[in-house]
Amino acid sequence: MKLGREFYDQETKKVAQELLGKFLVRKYRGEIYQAMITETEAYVGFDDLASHAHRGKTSRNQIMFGPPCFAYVYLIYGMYHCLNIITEKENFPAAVLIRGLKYPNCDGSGKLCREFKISKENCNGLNVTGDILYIEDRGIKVEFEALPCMGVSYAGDSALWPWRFRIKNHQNTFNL
DNA sequence: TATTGGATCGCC
DNA sequence: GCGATCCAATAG
Repeated sequence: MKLGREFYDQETKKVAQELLGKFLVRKYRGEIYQAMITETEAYVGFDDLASHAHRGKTSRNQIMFGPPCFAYVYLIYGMYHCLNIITEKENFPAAVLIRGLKYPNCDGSGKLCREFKISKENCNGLNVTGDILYIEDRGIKVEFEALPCMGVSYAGDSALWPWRFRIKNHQNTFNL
């Protein structure tokens, strides 16, 4: 069953944990791509130095300040896109980054966007309770572990907060 | 207006 | 370890 807005309108770390074992579904040009989510990461509020939104609203991150269940997709390093789902209430910036899927070449946030044809141009601002990009609960229960964040050493203490979540014993690219 | 460096990845 | 490659966010 498709996850509705109320699922995303909860504390971000809880959403990040509960997304593990759910299925990301993407429809694009007559094809359907779907796979289980294996790794996520939470970005929450103004105190999280790793978050794009910690300094306040800008043209890029404004969607993080909007209501839950919308997609925030941005270009990183000039070549990859990253998919986030907005969580919590309007005007509080928070999101969950999808970092890994159980699918070929989807062990990484940039790689899964490439495989699932997700880009800033075609997915930023989409409602993820719609028919193009959404997440389903198919009744799979998983155990997870919490890990430090990745690629955000500039963020000081925030980089050490264990806000990254992964299905237990699942082998992804990043094995801390 | 100019400069810098990034929520990444793949190859050295 | 480092380059690719674009653009958002700062500084001037």
